[in-house]
Amino acid sequence: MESKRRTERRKDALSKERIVENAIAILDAGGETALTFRALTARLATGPGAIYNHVANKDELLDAAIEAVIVRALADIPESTRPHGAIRAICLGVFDAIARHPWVGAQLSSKPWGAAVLHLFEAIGSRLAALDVPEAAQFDYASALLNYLLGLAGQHAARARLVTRDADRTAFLEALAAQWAALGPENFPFLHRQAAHLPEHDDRDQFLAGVDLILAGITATTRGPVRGTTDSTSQRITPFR
Amino acid sequence: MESKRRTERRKDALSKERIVENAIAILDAGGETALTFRALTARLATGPGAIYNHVANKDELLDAAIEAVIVRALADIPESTRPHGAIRAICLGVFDAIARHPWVGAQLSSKPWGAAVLHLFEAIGSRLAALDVPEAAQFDYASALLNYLLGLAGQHAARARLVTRDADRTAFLEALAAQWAALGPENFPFLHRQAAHLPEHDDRDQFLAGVDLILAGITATTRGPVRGTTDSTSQRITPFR
DNA sequence: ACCTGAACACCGTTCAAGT
DNA sequence: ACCTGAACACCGTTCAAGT
Repeated sequence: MESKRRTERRKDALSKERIVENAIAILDAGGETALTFRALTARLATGPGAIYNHVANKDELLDAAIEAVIVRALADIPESTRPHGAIRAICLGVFDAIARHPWVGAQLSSKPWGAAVLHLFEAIGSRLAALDVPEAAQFDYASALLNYLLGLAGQHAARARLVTRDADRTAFLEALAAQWAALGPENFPFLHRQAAHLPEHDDRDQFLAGVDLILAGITATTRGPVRGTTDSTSQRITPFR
Repeated sequence: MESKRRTERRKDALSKERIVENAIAILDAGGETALTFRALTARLATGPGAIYNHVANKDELLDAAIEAVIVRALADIPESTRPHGAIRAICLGVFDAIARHPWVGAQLSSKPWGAAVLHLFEAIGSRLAALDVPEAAQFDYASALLNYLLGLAGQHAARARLVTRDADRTAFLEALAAQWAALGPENFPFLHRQAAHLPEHDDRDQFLAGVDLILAGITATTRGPVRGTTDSTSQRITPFR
């Protein structure tokens, strides 16, 4: 746990860790498109070939970068929290991490078998196991939560790709709302109606509403027999959260 | 009176529609990476510059391709179906469309403001409006369903990126299961335990389970605080309640 | 007005040559 | 063993020149 400070290494030393950290810095500063081997080698004052001594290719580099961010986000979740609260905390932690590093969203949703998603799946699934969710359903439910998370992650990443500054966010939403409003109520009644709510809505609240919705579905379906369940020994969940 | 052999139609005239259809064919045959302007111009027997007379850039081309696929998928949904069944049908329609065109998944999840997602959002949202969902919550709930859909879409696309043939799918899942099993039960108890279920699970069933879970959450929360009385989570819709 | 294709400015990756 | 950087095989996009 405790890392003792060692003497500062020379800056010249190239290591996977240092490469990954610099990659993260580039991604944070300039977004997904900013990370090129040329930008990375310029920052590290070396040649492109040097990177390949520590990392197999760009894919592995991105995997390592995203895993570092996600592991850090999950580390903040207190172990003691009850399942429902823990799942909320995990989802929120990932949401906030993506808000800080939008490029993570794109990688998360486009590489769902990577190490980062593994950590997420485990974190969510183990909390579901602590609920009364039957084992056969744990996989499906964890997958539902995870996919919701990945979908939103991709959405954030996509928006960040064309909206860099925070000030542009409301401008973007207003432009989108105008586009929706212009769609015409006969073909797009729902979007036309919801256009007004678009600029005022809070991303974080909406995200949490979705998490709670799925959690509500989980408690609703695990509690009573879903349909034709003959298991008479199904336990009840405490009605209070 | 037009003679049918009035003009000797040299080659098919280049048009945005024809470009898009050929792009879809290339994408279906070779996946996302196969669509290049060089491959497209070779197929159309023209130069790369000719494409730009009908399409602004590759992004617009992909947008048009994905919209064509999604609109076709949504066209199969009967208008008369009741809300719950319609939402299930929409989600399944998109799922099957992605199964046929895996590249659609990547585009859907990485361009969530595009025309295709607009159609999806409208289709889902308008059905929610037909339920008892209050207007303020319609946006959140439609967004939850949509994000779940996008998350799974990205997952399918990612898998298709490295598993082209259908026979390789089980091999991929078995390799992934072996990887999970090897993770060690002390650090990854959930994944270690679930590894056995991974190869046998059916993607479509699991997808539908997630949709039903969210729908269950919707009925549970719109009906008031979670109680044990909800029962309409399956494909059967009870005519009265 | 539409098409052609060479050319441009990138990109990830490789590899012989250095230390 | 690790680093260097020119070179390679791509890519999307442009544009002067054709029809």
